[in-house]
Amino acid sequence: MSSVPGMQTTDVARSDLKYNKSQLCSLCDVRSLGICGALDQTDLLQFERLGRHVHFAAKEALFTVGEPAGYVYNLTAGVVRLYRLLPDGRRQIIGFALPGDFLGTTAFDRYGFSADVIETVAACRVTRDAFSLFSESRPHLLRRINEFASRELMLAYDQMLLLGQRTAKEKVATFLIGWRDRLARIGDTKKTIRLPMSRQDIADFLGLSIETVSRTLTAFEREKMLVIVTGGVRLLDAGRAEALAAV
Amino acid sequence: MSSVPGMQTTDVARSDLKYNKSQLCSLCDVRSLGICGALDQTDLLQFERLGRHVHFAAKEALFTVGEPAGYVYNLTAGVVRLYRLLPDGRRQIIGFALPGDFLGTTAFDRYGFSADVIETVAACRVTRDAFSLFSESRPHLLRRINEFASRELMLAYDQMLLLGQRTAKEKVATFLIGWRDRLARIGDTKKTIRLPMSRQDIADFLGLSIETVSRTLTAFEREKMLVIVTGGVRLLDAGRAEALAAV
DNA sequence: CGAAGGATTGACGCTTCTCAAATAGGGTGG
DNA sequence: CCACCCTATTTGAGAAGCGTCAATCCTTCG
Repeated sequence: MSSVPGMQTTDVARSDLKYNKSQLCSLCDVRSLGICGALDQTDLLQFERLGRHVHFAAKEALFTVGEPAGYVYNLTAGVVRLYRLLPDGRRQIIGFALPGDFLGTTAFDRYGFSADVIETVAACRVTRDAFSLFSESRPHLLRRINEFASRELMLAYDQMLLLGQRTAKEKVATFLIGWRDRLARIGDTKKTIRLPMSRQDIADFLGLSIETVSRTLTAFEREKMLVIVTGGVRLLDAGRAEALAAV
Repeated sequence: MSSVPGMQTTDVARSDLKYNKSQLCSLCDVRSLGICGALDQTDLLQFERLGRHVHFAAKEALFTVGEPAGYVYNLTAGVVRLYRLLPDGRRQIIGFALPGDFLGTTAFDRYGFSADVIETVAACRVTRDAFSLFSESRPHLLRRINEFASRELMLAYDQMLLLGQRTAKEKVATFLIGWRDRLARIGDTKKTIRLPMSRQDIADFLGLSIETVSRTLTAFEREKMLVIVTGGVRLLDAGRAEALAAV
């Protein structure tokens, strides 16, 4: 295991997600996934000096909506929930962040949503000012940032379609398939889909009540579409789930 | 009125929204609202030669999801609905575009949603290639594009919060307030809120059925919050609507 | 003036929510 | 290692909000 000081190796290892063992960008496992994939060897060395590796335990906040956006984060391990609240406490989770995801980029000077930790996080943190300065002169990087923003927008539109039009069963199935595919993209291709977030998180992501999420999952289990295991589900009939999730 | 050839002046004038009377960017009414607000006098002259003024009648499509993204459009008059469909025809409207809005910008080579006309449209159309080339060397413009993308993302998050968490009454009230404020920003500050889109459009925007939208509006009318007039509503108790819409 | 499409209203039903209780799981201290 | 506690999850019963189906009304436009 890594001996990086301050790195909570046991937690992170248990999470079974990739992370940056070395603190060196050139050896970063998630580099190709993230925005840093647009950097060449020279840029990488310079970028390394801008960032600091930081860690957050479960439930800690990376940042909160409305507060001055001082940093951008490049996630290298863990899971983060991104959300907004209504004044009376109703919560809409707008997404879950995984290694390779870039958080806090905005054209404005305040964060547009809150972010807190579901599963122990390691991240490469850069001040927004330094990051702006660094990226300004690198069209390659700017283009990649743009691509990431476009992708986020497309994901947001997908989610609007889901929230506005889909039934509870479709919502849950769509969530499972989407989450499975995201895990696969970061290298987690096991047959059982890990679900580090709580049922309440899933409910707030899908615009359902926690009871409906639970009932829908047990219904899927009765129908032999999946089995619920601790910490996740195992898909038995991926085809049926994909059909329910069809765009 | 203008005598620009091909300009459907009567339709556009009836719409009561601002538009580009002159075909000259320097005289464009919505320039300050749109992306072009980032251009100085010199740039403007060059930009003028890239664009072509085009018009679309109601129900015409500007573009369709998935098709190669050949153009970007800078709306100068009219109203456009932006949407995605599920295979079985369920539709989610992801937004309405007004003069000053920029459509078709994406980091990818295909449109991420469909766009068709609610109310006769005039737009400044530029090929994506020409636009990319033009913007590449203008950091000012790039930054503004970035700001617009960020704003769109924030709007998408607002809408996710609305779709996932709000009740029918809150949805309709939030829509009315948001639409009123957008009309105000383009100079339409009359007391009655024009609603050029159909009830079905509103329903598909809010994730409701058309009947629920209709019932909710009549409920608001019974409660003396507004009066329904042809082509819009007139707010009697804006405070109450704003309270229902509170973020 | 009549036809056609959009909007409203009513009756009814179903999906989903709410409230409440039971169960399971994970962590802690003895 | 086990018992206990705390929290998350599941399950049930009942209610309600919203959707569906269908009829009527209104507006627009030929």
